[in-house]
Amino acid sequence: MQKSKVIVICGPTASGKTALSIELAKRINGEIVSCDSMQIYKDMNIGTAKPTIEEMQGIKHYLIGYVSPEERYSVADYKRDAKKAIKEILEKGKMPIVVGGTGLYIDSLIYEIEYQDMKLDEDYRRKLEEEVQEKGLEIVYEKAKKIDPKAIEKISPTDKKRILRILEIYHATGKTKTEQEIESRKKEVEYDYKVYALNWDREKLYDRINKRVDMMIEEGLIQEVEQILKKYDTFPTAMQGLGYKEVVDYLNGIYTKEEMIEKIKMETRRYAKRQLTWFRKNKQTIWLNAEEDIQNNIKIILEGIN
RNA sequence: GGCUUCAUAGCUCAGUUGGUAGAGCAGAGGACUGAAAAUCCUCGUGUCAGUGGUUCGAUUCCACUUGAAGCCA
Repeated sequence: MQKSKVIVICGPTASGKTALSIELAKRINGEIVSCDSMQIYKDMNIGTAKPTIEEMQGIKHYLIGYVSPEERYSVADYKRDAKKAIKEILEKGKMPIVVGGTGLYIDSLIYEIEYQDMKLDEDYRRKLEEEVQEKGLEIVYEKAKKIDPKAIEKISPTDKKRILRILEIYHATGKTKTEQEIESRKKEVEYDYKVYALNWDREKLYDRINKRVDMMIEEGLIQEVEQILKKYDTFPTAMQGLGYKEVVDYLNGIYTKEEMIEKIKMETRRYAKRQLTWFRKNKQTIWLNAEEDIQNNIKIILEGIN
């Protein structure tokens, strides 16, 4: 049986994914599955550049604003939720369009990476953090090296997050990260994903990013952050969002307003660069020139799926 | 107008007791399997302001020119 097609539109931040995907959805009777690690959160609208109701033009969007900023959310959750959304759309006889800039999340779908059930052990993570504090990262690195020498080859001795992750996986499952990754790739990919990526001339993209940050400030990003801080207490992942942590620092007097704005622009430009690095890795990806007319790019996509 | 100080990488600056130079930031490239808008790695040739002089050799010393800052009139 032939696999159902799923369109994926990725690209760096501010590349015009939203506008393209909505036009495309209108054209082919599609619905959109967001693939964005920050747009999943409630009440984080301006800073994550969530499409507004008007922008959506009646096109149904999944996986936007449905998780509390107080919750922990991960790629495993995303994979589960996105697969469910895609299935739902296909059952309606519509075309699923996955749209977003979170490369890790996209890969979980297009490579059908399987995450087995495993709850994050907060206490264990805290214990590891303390150990790093007391004994230093090198000791913990050596420990991880003993457990999974293969995985550690790819990890820098300074990359704390990934070193701790090796230990966490072993602690939770009794398996090494290497074993886990082999198992995660066993399942056949369920759908026929057609991946498109948008790109701009670098300078033009940076210009768009700078302008968009100015606009976010005008639209009330600072007030948005103030409200979030009032409404919620803890932010296990949400406050990693670009623009959010910088506004918090500004509110705490660490930056002036101008410094904060410049910082957000700079970090967003760097983020866009990292996204491009990620998307270049997939050789199946078809690159679209975002400077072209939207209809033109839609034409290219339609040719690709027929 | 006179005097003083400065002029080195895109920016801020270090430095060479005369043998053509190096940090931070910016920027570029890369990695990435449960925090990913996170986390981490790698990458520094530039008329050392211009012109002339001294010297085997000047970015370094000298003179002049240009520009900037400060002080005195």
